[in-house]
Order: sequence, then structure tokens, then C-alpha cells
Amino acid sequence: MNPHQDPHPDPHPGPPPHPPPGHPHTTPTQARGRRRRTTLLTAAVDLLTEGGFAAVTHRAVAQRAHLPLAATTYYFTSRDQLLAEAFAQLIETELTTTRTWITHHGLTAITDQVATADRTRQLGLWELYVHAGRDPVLQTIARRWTDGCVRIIADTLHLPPTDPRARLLYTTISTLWLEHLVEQRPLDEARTLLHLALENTLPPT
Amino acid sequence: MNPHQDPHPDPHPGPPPHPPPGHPHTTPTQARGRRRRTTLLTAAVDLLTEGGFAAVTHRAVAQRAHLPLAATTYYFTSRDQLLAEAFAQLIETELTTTRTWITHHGLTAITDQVATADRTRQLGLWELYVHAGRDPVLQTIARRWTDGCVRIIADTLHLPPTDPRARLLYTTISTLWLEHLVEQRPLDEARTLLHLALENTLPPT
DNA sequence: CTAAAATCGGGACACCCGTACCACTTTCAC
DNA sequence: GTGAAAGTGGTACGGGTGTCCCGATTTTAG
Repeated sequence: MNPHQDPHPDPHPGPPPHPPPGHPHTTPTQARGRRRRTTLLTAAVDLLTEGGFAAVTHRAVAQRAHLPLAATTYYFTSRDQLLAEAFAQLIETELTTTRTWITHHGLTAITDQVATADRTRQLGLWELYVHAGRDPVLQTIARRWTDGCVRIIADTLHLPPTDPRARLLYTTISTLWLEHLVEQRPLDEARTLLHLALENTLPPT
Repeated sequence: MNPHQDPHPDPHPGPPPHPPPGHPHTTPTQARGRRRRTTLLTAAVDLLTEGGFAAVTHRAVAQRAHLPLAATTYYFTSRDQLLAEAFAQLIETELTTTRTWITHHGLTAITDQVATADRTRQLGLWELYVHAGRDPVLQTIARRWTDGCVRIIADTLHLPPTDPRARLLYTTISTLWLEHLVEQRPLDEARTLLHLALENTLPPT
């Protein structure tokens, strides 16, 4: 990932009056800059969902955003940071999307939501999720993802957020989802198993 | 993945007397060659489990196997084929390992097996599993993996291989495993949930 | 023993990558 | 207005990658 490692040891330490000469690497102060930054970010998210993980390169992102190559290094310290922010944004939108879907269609319709949504998009999501196991920064984002999903299930079933039954149901849904995505197993099996899981964990009152 | 695409359109079709001049790309006829091929394969598996997915490059594999770079392209048509075979082998060994573990220690001890085993190794496994969603060849191997795991659970619980309860239990175990791997959640929670799942799906007789 | 087939391995090609450089323009505080 | 700060973008560098070429070597068939 890092061809060179710290080619500028900065022989004269001390509080830099500013980051190098230029390079905000955070939220820019000017309006256009902020717009550009978010443009780059959404371009990164799109690439992530299309070609997965390896498709998010500086050049590809810049081209997708119709910005020069140097813009990516200007607004983001490194590819890793870009990836992390893209991951976080992807997860937030995904969480709100599924939450509204479930409140409208009910929990058991989650199988249809999975079937409907963009397959490669979800593959990119899981790809990055697994990759998070090797990167502490991404790891916290991954936890946010799992917690969010469990929370949605708990809310839908009117359970307390920490009820182990919600957690348990999520484990089943998660695997069914991932298997459908990766192995393209038929949806009927997933539906059947989901109903079975619901009966097991929430015996009919 | 493919810098060039088919630079040799082979203007004179017809059954090639042999693959190009050399290049078996399958099991070699000579003993030494067969040994070399498996050496490369295990080197690929090792790299896969250490650095994940992106670490399996021709050069890295060759160096690990103490063979020249050209050996990798000689015994495997492409990096993708190498990856596929490494994936298949990794899964077979993993399946037999967990099977013997479970028959010795019982199903609920699976959490300890997960805790014991090499973390990066399992991350590489899941990484490739998700990647299989984009590659039909890997997809069949991924199915073999899931089916094998379900089969192990069914056998352990003396259930018929297609019993949905075994399938359901696997979904829970799978997610708990993956979450422990990626998010490094505490093992206690996993143990508790596993017991809960067992009680739910197999009510005490 | 000999020729053909299989195998070997060093080097090269073409490409893509992340990042840094640096002259240039725009924006903004005073 | 004016100078500093922020932003901009073409370009270059050093490195890694998959794959191929092709002469040299080994194995094997006849």
C-alpha cells in the first residue's frame, strides 16, 4: 500500500505553522473545495460498489469525479483515509435505507429488499467489512454497522436494544444475506429459514 | 487484473497439437514438476492466510516456494487459477480440521476453536469467500464450504443432512464467527448466543 | 544414442499504482 | 490594493504487477 515510507522525516520538528505548504486533508474552508471533496467521496463510494475495493484508486476516483489526479491527494491524506470515509458513508446510507424499508414493509420482507438492491453494491460493502478485520480504523466502522442492524431489528420487534433475541435474529439474517449474495442461493430457502428463526426465537404469543 | 487482453488471437485455429510450445498448466507429467506445482500451491495458501488476498502475487509465491518467477506462469494459466486452487485447498483442509475438532470437543466448543486458530488465516478465508461473489469459479467452491459446514453440524447433532435446523444453527455460528474475526467482539457473548440458539432450535427433549 | 518433448529460468515489456513536486491561479483578510 | 493563504493541476518518480519471450537444460520416448 505504501511504496515509500516517510520520505520526508522533517528534519526540523516543531509545531508546523500549517500542514506542509498546502493540503488541508480535512474539511476545506472554501465552499467549492467542500463540494469537490464530497464529489470525490461519492465517486469513491460508487467505485467501491461497482468494482469492489481494488477499484478505488486515486486515478479512478479523480476521473469519475471529473477532477485532476492531484485533487485526491489534496483532500485526503492517503488512499486509506479515502477508503475509510467512503466506507463510513456507505454504511450510513445503507443503514437508513434498510431502516425505512423495514418500517414500511416489515421484517420478513427483508429478503425482498436484498433481492431488489444492487448486488455488486452489497458485495463491496461486505468486502470492506471483512477487510476491516485488518484495519483498526475500519473496525470501529464495522462495529457501527453490526450494532445498527441489530438496533433496527430490535426496534422493529419492539424489543429492548440489547435483547439477545434481536442479536440472534440478526446473526441468521446476516448469514442468509451474505450467502445469497456470494453463493446466489435461492431466495425461497432464505424466506423459509427466516420464518423458522422467527418462530424459534419469538414463540407465538 | 489483465493488463493486456489476449495479445495472441491465434490466427490459425484448430486443435493445438499441444498448448503453446510449453506450458502444461495442468498436472505436469514429470515427478519433479508435480512436486513443484504443489509447492507453489501451498506457498500461495500460506501467503493467502498471512497477507490476505492481495498478497498472493506471482513474485511472492515464487519467492516463498524458492522457485523462479516463471514457474508460476508455467504451472498455472493465470493468477486467477492459482487463487482458485489455493482457495479450494484452503477450504478442504479447513473443513477436515474443524470436523475433527468438533467430533473431539463437541459443537459448543467451536467458539474456542475459533479463538485458538490463526486469525489472519481465517480472515483470508472469508476475504476470498466474499470475493467469490464476483467470480463464478470461486462461487462453486464457496458453496462447497457452506455445505460442508452445515453437514458437519448436522452430523454432530445426529440430524439428517438437510434438516433446516442444522442450516439455521450454521447461520448463527457463521455470523458469530465472522463478527468475532472482524470486529473482535468478546467470546463470552458468542458463547451465550450459541447456547441460546441451541436451546431455541433444539428444545430440550 | 538421439531426437523430440517437457521443463526451466533469467530477463523484458507494458501497464498501473500512490504520492510528491511545484508553478500557477483564485480567494480572502486587512 | 496587496500580500498571504488556499486551492489547483500537469507532471514526474520510484516501485510493483501479470504475463510473455526465448535460449538453455533436462527428461523421456523410440
